[in-house]
Amino acid sequence: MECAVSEDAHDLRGPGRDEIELAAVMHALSDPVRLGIAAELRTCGEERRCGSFEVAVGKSTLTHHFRVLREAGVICQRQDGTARLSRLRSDDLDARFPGLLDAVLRAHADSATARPAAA
Amino acid sequence: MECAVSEDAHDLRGPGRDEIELAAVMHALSDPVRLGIAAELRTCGEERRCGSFEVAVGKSTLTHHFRVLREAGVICQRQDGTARLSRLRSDDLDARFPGLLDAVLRAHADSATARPAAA
DNA sequence: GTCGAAGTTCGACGGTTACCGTACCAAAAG
DNA sequence: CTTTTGGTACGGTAACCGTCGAACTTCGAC
Repeated sequence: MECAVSEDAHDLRGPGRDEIELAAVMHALSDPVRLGIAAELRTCGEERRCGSFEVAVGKSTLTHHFRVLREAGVICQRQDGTARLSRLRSDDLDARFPGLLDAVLRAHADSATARPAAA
Repeated sequence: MECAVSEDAHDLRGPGRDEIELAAVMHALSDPVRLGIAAELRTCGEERRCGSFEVAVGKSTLTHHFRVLREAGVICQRQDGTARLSRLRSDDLDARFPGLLDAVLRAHADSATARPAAA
Protein backbone atom coordinates (compact mmCIF):
# COMPACT_ATOMS: atom_id res chain seq x y z
CA MET A 1 0.00 0.00 0.00
CA GLU A 2 1.04 3.57 -0.50
CA CYS A 3 2.92 5.12 2.32
CA ALA A 4 2.58 8.84 2.50
CA VAL A 5 6.27 9.37 3.03
CA SER A 6 7.86 11.71 0.57
CA GLU A 7 11.16 9.91 0.40
CA ASP A 8 12.34 6.91 -1.51
CA ALA A 9 11.24 3.48 -0.44
CA HIS A 10 14.85 2.47 -0.05
CA ASP A 11 15.39 5.06 2.60
CA LEU A 12 16.25 3.32 5.80
CA ARG A 13 14.61 5.93 7.98
CA GLY A 14 11.03 5.10 7.16
CA PRO A 15 8.16 7.58 7.34
CA GLY A 16 8.43 10.81 9.27
CA ARG A 17 7.01 10.87 12.75
CA ASP A 18 3.78 12.53 11.66
CA GLU A 19 3.38 10.21 8.71
CA ILE A 20 3.14 7.07 10.80
CA GLU A 21 -0.27 5.50 10.34
CA LEU A 22 -2.05 3.56 13.02
CA ALA A 23 -3.40 0.86 10.75
CA ALA A 24 0.07 0.26 9.33
CA VAL A 25 1.59 -0.06 12.79
CA MET A 26 -1.17 -2.40 13.90
CA HIS A 27 -0.72 -4.51 10.82
CA ALA A 28 3.04 -4.59 11.23
CA LEU A 29 2.65 -5.80 14.79
CA SER A 30 -0.04 -8.36 14.01
CA ASP A 31 2.47 -10.88 12.74
CA PRO A 32 4.13 -13.15 15.32
CA VAL A 33 7.54 -12.88 13.68
CA ARG A 34 7.47 -9.09 13.57
CA LEU A 35 6.02 -8.88 17.05
CA GLY A 36 8.93 -10.99 18.25
CA ILE A 37 11.43 -8.79 16.49
CA ALA A 38 9.94 -5.67 18.05
CA ALA A 39 9.97 -7.32 21.46
CA GLU A 40 13.60 -8.40 21.16
CA LEU A 41 14.46 -4.93 19.97
CA ARG A 42 12.82 -3.41 23.01
CA THR A 43 14.46 -5.67 25.57
CA CYS A 44 17.93 -5.00 24.24
CA GLY A 45 17.13 -1.30 23.93
CA GLU A 46 19.80 -0.86 21.33
CA GLU A 47 20.53 -1.37 17.70
CA ARG A 48 20.75 -4.89 16.52
CA ARG A 49 21.95 -6.82 13.51
CA CYS A 50 19.32 -8.37 11.26
CA GLY A 51 20.77 -11.84 11.56
CA SER A 52 20.84 -11.78 15.34
CA PHE A 53 17.14 -12.46 15.83
CA GLU A 54 15.70 -15.79 16.82
CA VAL A 55 13.19 -16.35 14.09
CA ALA A 56 12.14 -19.45 12.24
CA VAL A 57 12.12 -18.01 8.73
CA GLY A 58 14.61 -17.73 5.91
CA LYS A 59 16.81 -14.76 5.22
CA SER A 60 14.76 -13.26 2.43
CA THR A 61 11.60 -13.53 4.48
CA LEU A 62 13.35 -11.75 7.30
CA THR A 63 14.30 -8.94 4.94
CA HIS A 64 10.63 -8.66 4.02
CA HIS A 65 9.55 -8.42 7.66
CA PHE A 66 12.13 -5.75 8.36
CA ARG A 67 10.85 -3.73 5.45
CA VAL A 68 7.26 -3.96 6.70
CA LEU A 69 8.35 -2.81 10.14
CA ARG A 70 10.45 -0.02 8.71
CA GLU A 71 7.82 1.28 6.28
CA ALA A 72 5.22 1.24 9.04
CA GLY A 73 7.54 3.37 11.17
CA VAL A 74 8.04 0.80 13.89
CA ILE A 75 11.78 0.56 13.36
CA CYS A 76 14.46 2.43 11.53
CA GLN A 77 17.63 0.97 10.09
CA ARG A 78 21.17 2.01 9.44
CA GLN A 79 23.91 0.50 7.36
CA ASP A 80 27.15 -0.33 9.09
CA GLY A 81 29.55 -2.10 6.80
CA THR A 82 27.92 -5.32 5.76
CA ALA A 83 25.59 -5.25 8.74
CA ARG A 84 22.22 -3.53 8.82
CA LEU A 85 21.34 -2.29 12.25
CA SER A 86 17.74 -1.94 13.37
CA ARG A 87 16.41 0.18 16.17
CA LEU A 88 12.94 0.54 17.63
CA ARG A 89 11.43 3.99 17.08
CA SER A 90 10.04 4.08 20.59
CA ASP A 91 10.20 7.85 20.90
CA ASP A 92 8.41 8.58 17.62
CA LEU A 93 5.81 5.92 18.23
CA ASP A 94 5.20 7.17 21.71
CA ALA A 95 4.89 10.74 20.54
CA ARG A 96 2.35 9.83 17.90
CA PHE A 97 0.44 7.06 19.69
CA PRO A 98 1.08 7.44 23.40
CA GLY A 99 1.20 4.18 25.29
CA LEU A 100 0.48 2.04 22.27
CA LEU A 101 3.86 0.40 21.76
CA ASP A 102 4.22 -0.12 25.45
CA ALA A 103 0.83 -1.79 25.79
CA VAL A 104 1.44 -4.04 22.80
CA LEU A 105 4.89 -5.16 23.85
CA ARG A 106 3.83 -5.67 27.44
CA ALA A 107 0.91 -7.75 26.22
CA HIS A 108 3.29 -9.76 24.08
CA ALA A 109 5.68 -10.31 26.94
CA ASP A 110 2.82 -11.45 29.15
CA SER A 111 1.45 -13.91 26.60
CA ALA A 112 4.96 -15.18 26.02
CA THR A 113 5.45 -16.01 29.68
CA ALA A 114 1.92 -17.36 30.04
CA ARG A 115 2.36 -19.77 27.15
CA PRO A 116 6.09 -20.29 26.57
CA ALA A 117 5.83 -22.71 23.65
CA ALA A 118 2.22 -22.25 22.64
CA ALA A 119 1.27 -25.47 20.90
CA MET B 1 -8.03 -20.42 11.27
CA GLU B 2 -8.46 -22.50 14.38
CA CYS B 3 -9.56 -20.65 17.42
CA ALA B 4 -8.70 -22.42 20.61
CA VAL B 5 -12.14 -21.90 22.05
CA SER B 6 -13.91 -25.11 22.94
CA GLU B 7 -17.28 -24.01 21.67
CA ASP B 8 -18.76 -23.89 18.24
CA ALA B 9 -17.61 -21.25 15.81
CA HIS B 10 -21.18 -20.04 15.56
CA ASP B 11 -21.20 -19.12 19.19
CA LEU B 12 -21.69 -15.42 19.51
CA ARG B 13 -19.59 -15.15 22.64
CA GLY B 14 -16.24 -15.63 21.00
CA PRO B 15 -13.19 -17.02 22.77
CA GLY B 16 -12.95 -17.17 26.53
CA ARG B 17 -11.05 -14.42 28.25
CA ASP B 18 -7.89 -16.47 28.58
CA GLU B 19 -8.10 -17.70 25.02
CA ILE B 20 -7.81 -14.26 23.48
CA GLU B 21 -4.63 -14.04 21.43
CA LEU B 22 -2.66 -10.87 20.96
CA ALA B 23 -1.88 -11.42 17.29
CA ALA B 24 -5.57 -11.98 16.56
CA VAL B 25 -6.56 -8.80 18.37
CA MET B 26 -3.87 -6.83 16.59
CA HIS B 27 -4.95 -8.19 13.26
CA ALA B 28 -8.60 -7.50 13.98
CA LEU B 29 -7.78 -3.89 14.80
CA SER B 30 -5.46 -3.34 11.87
CA ASP B 31 -8.32 -2.80 9.44
CA PRO B 32 -9.80 0.72 9.19
CA VAL B 33 -13.38 -0.54 9.02
CA ARG B 34 -13.00 -2.73 12.10
CA LEU B 35 -11.08 -0.05 13.93
CA GLY B 36 -13.96 2.30 13.24
CA ILE B 37 -16.47 -0.21 14.50
CA ALA B 38 -14.55 -0.72 17.72
CA ALA B 39 -14.24 3.02 18.17
CA GLU B 40 -17.96 3.62 17.65
CA LEU B 41 -18.68 0.79 20.02
CA ARG B 42 -16.53 2.35 22.67
CA THR B 43 -17.97 5.84 22.43
CA CYS B 44 -21.52 4.61 22.75
CA GLY B 45 -20.48 2.24 25.53
CA GLU B 46 -23.47 0.04 24.88
CA GLU B 47 -24.73 -2.66 22.60
CA ARG B 48 -25.40 -1.69 19.06
CA ARG B 49 -27.15 -3.07 16.03
CA CYS B 50 -24.95 -4.24 13.15
CA GLY B 51 -26.67 -2.00 10.66
CA SER B 52 -26.22 1.11 12.74
CA PHE B 53 -22.56 1.65 11.92
CA GLU B 54 -21.32 4.22 9.49
CA VAL B 55 -19.25 2.10 7.21
CA ALA B 56 -18.79 2.17 3.48
CA VAL B 57 -19.07 -1.55 2.82
CA GLY B 58 -21.85 -3.93 1.90
CA LYS B 59 -23.81 -6.06 4.31
CA SER B 60 -21.96 -9.29 3.72
CA THR B 61 -18.62 -7.55 4.16
CA LEU B 62 -19.86 -6.12 7.40
CA THR B 63 -20.84 -9.58 8.57
CA HIS B 64 -17.30 -10.71 7.81
CA HIS B 65 -15.76 -7.87 9.80
CA PHE B 66 -17.99 -8.58 12.77
CA ARG B 67 -16.95 -12.21 12.71
CA VAL B 68 -13.27 -11.29 12.69
CA LEU B 69 -13.80 -8.97 15.64
CA ARG B 70 -15.84 -11.56 17.50
CA GLU B 71 -13.48 -14.48 16.90
CA ALA B 72 -10.55 -12.34 17.98
CA GLY B 73 -12.37 -11.58 21.22
CA VAL B 74 -12.70 -7.86 20.61
CA ILE B 75 -16.49 -7.90 20.65
CA CYS B 76 -19.23 -10.28 21.60
CA GLN B 77 -22.65 -10.47 20.05
CA ARG B 78 -26.17 -11.37 21.02
CA GLN B 79 -29.25 -12.09 19.01
CA ASP B 80 -32.33 -9.99 19.67
CA GLY B 81 -35.12 -10.81 17.27
CA THR B 82 -33.83 -10.09 13.81
CA ALA B 83 -31.21 -7.73 15.14
CA ARG B 84 -27.72 -8.77 16.20
CA LEU B 85 -26.31 -6.64 18.97
CA SER B 86 -22.57 -6.14 19.40
CA ARG B 87 -20.71 -5.05 22.48
CA LEU B 88 -17.06 -4.27 23.07
CA ARG B 89 -15.34 -6.71 25.44
CA SER B 90 -13.47 -3.93 27.19
CA ASP B 91 -13.27 -5.71 30.52
CA ASP B 92 -11.93 -8.98 29.13
CA LEU B 93 -9.48 -7.21 26.86
CA ASP B 94 -8.28 -5.02 29.66
CA ALA B 95 -7.85 -7.98 31.98
CA ARG B 96 -5.81 -9.88 29.43
CA PHE B 97 -3.90 -7.02 27.80
CA PRO B 98 -3.96 -4.08 30.19
CA GLY B 99 -4.06 -0.72 28.49
CA LEU B 100 -3.97 -2.13 24.98
CA LEU B 101 -7.49 -1.40 23.83
CA ASP B 102 -7.35 1.99 25.41
CA ALA B 103 -4.09 2.92 23.69
CA VAL B 104 -5.30 1.70 20.32
CA LEU B 105 -8.65 3.47 20.44
CA ARG B 106 -7.12 6.64 21.77
CA ALA B 107 -4.60 6.54 18.95
CA HIS B 108 -7.41 6.04 16.50
CA ALA B 109 -9.41 8.90 17.91
CA ASP B 110 -6.36 11.15 17.69
CA SER B 111 -5.62 10.25 14.08
CA ALA B 112 -9.29 10.73 13.28
CA THR B 113 -9.33 14.27 14.60
CA ALA B 114 -5.95 15.03 13.06
CA ARG B 115 -7.15 13.96 9.62
CA PRO B 116 -10.96 14.13 9.63
CA ALA B 117 -11.64 12.82 6.12
CA ALA B 118 -8.33 11.25 5.23
CA ALA B 119 -8.35 11.19 1.44
C1' DG C 1 -50.17 -16.28 5.15
C1' DT C 2 -47.44 -12.61 2.99
C1' DC C 3 -44.25 -9.17 2.82
C1' DG C 4 -40.27 -6.57 4.19
C1' DA C 5 -36.25 -5.86 7.05
C1' DA C 6 -31.95 -7.55 9.31
C1' DG C 7 -28.27 -10.52 8.79
C1' DT C 8 -25.96 -14.75 7.34
C1' DT C 9 -24.05 -18.00 4.06
C1' DC C 10 -21.98 -19.12 -0.17
C1' DG C 11 -19.12 -18.57 -4.12
C1' DA C 12 -16.28 -15.76 -6.60
C1' DC C 13 -12.71 -12.33 -7.75
C1' DG C 14 -8.61 -9.30 -7.39
C1' DG C 15 -5.06 -7.78 -4.56
C1' DT C 16 -1.84 -8.67 -0.90
C1' DT C 17 0.95 -11.42 2.07
C1' DA C 18 4.29 -14.72 3.81
C1' DC C 19 7.21 -17.78 2.40
C1' DC C 20 10.93 -19.94 -0.28
C1' DG C 21 15.28 -20.58 -3.22
C1' DT C 22 18.42 -18.62 -6.13
C1' DA C 23 21.09 -15.11 -7.70
C1' DC C 24 23.33 -11.10 -6.59
C1' DC C 25 26.15 -7.33 -4.20
C1' DA C 26 29.25 -5.17 -0.87
C1' DA C 27 32.42 -5.37 2.79
C1' DA C 28 35.66 -7.84 5.50
C1' DA C 29 38.96 -11.70 6.13
C1' DG C 30 42.44 -14.78 4.24
C1' DC D 1 42.50 -11.72 -5.58
C1' DT D 2 39.56 -15.16 -3.58
C1' DT D 3 36.46 -16.57 -0.17
C1' DT D 4 33.30 -15.95 3.33
C1' DT D 5 29.76 -13.33 5.51
C1' DG D 6 25.55 -10.35 5.95
C1' DG D 7 22.04 -9.02 3.60
C1' DT D 8 19.06 -7.49 -0.58
C1' DA D 9 16.50 -8.23 -5.08
C1' DC D 10 13.94 -11.10 -7.93
C1' DG D 11 10.80 -14.21 -9.33
C1' DG D 12 7.31 -17.57 -8.04
C1' DT D 13 3.73 -19.99 -5.26
C1' DA D 14 0.12 -20.86 -2.12
C1' DA D 15 -2.72 -18.96 1.12
C1' DC D 16 -5.27 -15.22 2.89
C1' DC D 17 -8.00 -10.92 2.96
C1' DG D 18 -11.45 -7.51 1.83
C1' DT D 19 -14.93 -6.93 -1.17
C1' DC D 20 -19.08 -7.94 -3.65
C1' DG D 21 -23.75 -9.95 -5.22
C1' DA D 22 -27.16 -13.32 -4.95
C1' DA D 23 -29.66 -16.61 -2.42
C1' DC D 24 -31.32 -17.93 1.97
C1' DT D 25 -33.23 -17.59 6.89
C1' DT D 26 -35.68 -15.62 10.50
C1' DC D 27 -38.26 -12.49 12.83
C1' DG D 28 -41.78 -8.94 13.05
C1' DA D 29 -45.54 -6.38 10.90
C1' DC D 30 -49.52 -6.28 8.21
